[in-house]
Amino acid sequence: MNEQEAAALFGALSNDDRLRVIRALVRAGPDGLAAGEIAEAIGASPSRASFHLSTLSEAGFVHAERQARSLRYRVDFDRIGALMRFLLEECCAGHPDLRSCCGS
Amino acid sequence: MNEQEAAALFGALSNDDRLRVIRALVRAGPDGLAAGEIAEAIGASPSRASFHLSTLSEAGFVHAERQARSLRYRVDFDRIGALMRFLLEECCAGHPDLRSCCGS
DNA sequence: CTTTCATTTCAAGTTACGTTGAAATAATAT
DNA sequence: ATATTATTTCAACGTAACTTGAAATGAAAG
Repeated sequence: MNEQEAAALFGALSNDDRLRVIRALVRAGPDGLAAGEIAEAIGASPSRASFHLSTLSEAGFVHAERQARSLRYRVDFDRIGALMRFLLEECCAGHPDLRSCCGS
Repeated sequence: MNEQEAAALFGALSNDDRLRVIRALVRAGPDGLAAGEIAEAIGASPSRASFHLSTLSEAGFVHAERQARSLRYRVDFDRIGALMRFLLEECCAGHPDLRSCCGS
């Protein structure tokens, strides 16, 4: 991961609707949620939710799988972890002040 | 910290020039760097660096202090840590997969 | 095969962000 | 006071992101 990729991933997180999407998917657990359920969970129109989901999906934070008529989305913790690790290790050189801050 | 504030902070990190600013300030240590030194470090014009610094400053990731003719900037690890903690604890409910990912 | 349901794509308008160079401010030295 | 250095602010432009509603796609049921 380089600065440019990390910047793009931070961009995918720079929207409160999308943060709520992640939160809803985390709460939902391994089964994930269908796109329509997500739209309802964050109080957005289907097309708006779809737009945010495609942004998150392109960033790799979520993945979709078709299940009958629905597209079921799941969160990818590895991808979020990779970004946090970049910020902590590459960007901040694993500085102790940040490690302790982050509860490590 | 709520979703809206966190989203704004992620927005401040969603630019590779600004990530390089943070990196340069981390490397510089407690003494920080003058705005002009930062501009040179990231290969940007003074006005462009100033623009990015004001974005980072507004987000609270850096702080400035005048020293003679120069404005000396320092990184705020607490602020970065607060954002990481939000992502880990609030947004992802302290999920074990993410904790381990992040080296805790 | 037609209808229905779930979701995405598209086009249009609005808003926000990034870049540039010139002008303005702030502090210091002569 | 004036000049010099460091930095920011401003205006203007181009580009990217967001929102909305309507149309299009994909899958399944009757």
